[in-house]
Amino acid sequence: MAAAPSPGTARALDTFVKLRRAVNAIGARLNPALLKEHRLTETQFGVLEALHHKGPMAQARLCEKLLVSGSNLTTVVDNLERRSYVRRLADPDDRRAHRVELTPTGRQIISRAFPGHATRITEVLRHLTRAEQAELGRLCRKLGRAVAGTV
Amino acid sequence: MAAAPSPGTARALDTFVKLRRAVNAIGARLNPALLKEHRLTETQFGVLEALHHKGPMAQARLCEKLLVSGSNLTTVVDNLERRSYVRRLADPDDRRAHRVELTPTGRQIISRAFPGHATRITEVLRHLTRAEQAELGRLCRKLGRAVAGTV
DNA sequence: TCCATTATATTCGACATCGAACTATCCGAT
DNA sequence: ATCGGATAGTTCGATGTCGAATATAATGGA
Repeated sequence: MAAAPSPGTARALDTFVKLRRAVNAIGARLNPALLKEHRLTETQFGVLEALHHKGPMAQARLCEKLLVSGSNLTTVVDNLERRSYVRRLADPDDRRAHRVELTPTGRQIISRAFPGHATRITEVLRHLTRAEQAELGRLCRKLGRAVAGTV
Repeated sequence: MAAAPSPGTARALDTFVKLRRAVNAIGARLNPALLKEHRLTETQFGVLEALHHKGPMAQARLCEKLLVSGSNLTTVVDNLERRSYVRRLADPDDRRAHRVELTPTGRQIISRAFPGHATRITEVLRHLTRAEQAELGRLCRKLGRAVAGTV
């Protein structure tokens, strides 16, 4: 027989399961719409959105923002570049780096996709009150920072 | 010019970003350990864990529990079966269905992998107090149910 | 200057993931 | 009894995702 988990462990597991399921459920709501309406995956959207709001940046910067691996980002940027939504430019200050920037087409795509996405997120979060949203945000921020800080 | 987002939208977006980042950060902590120590992905672990705690079940049941698509589950069970961690058995009551069950090897694997995983989750969640964990769980549960309920 | 280390990006192989199309089966209504 | 719709799984193609290995370039110290 395995030892009975401590109360602290049971509580942590329970919390984690609920956190996971909530995010999965929201993703299951958001992502199909993004795919159907704009043929964009979640990560593709994330890249375009980051470039749209922060301007051109090196792939390593995008990796940090989106919390994905470098090899993954290479693939995603490849696919976006194939559709001419983004361009890779040599970085004059660092010959290792490629700066990624939106093309006019890419700018158009993200400008059209963003409002609907934001609306859907708002609809989902409307199930919580303002205060609840604020508290959820605070707890997630605290958790995220603690985890990232311990790496 | 795009219209300025309403305060409600800005709040929802902010909350959602924090939620996403927290889950990603935790996954980045948990999954590499699972992969290195037991050569298991998150979903493989989820399947083994579900079978371990609930006993054999049809793939459709696993899909519901793990919130993944049927085609995805077919792939994951294929990979687990190839390593002889699980078996597919014909369901005598429904000839369409396959019941999935752990092999002795699979039972051994999940028995060994579970404690470490639980410990890591506990360590992560320790950054929140009991009351905060309870509140986070409550909010996620509320959110998850609301979203799933609207499908 | 030269070298070890670090950082940026790519390639490769394995696996996850989805939706669409498909087969087989079940089940309820006629 | 049967027929139409729902359900269980699989297959396929596209994409995401990671880690390991690789190539190149920057950087700091001997």
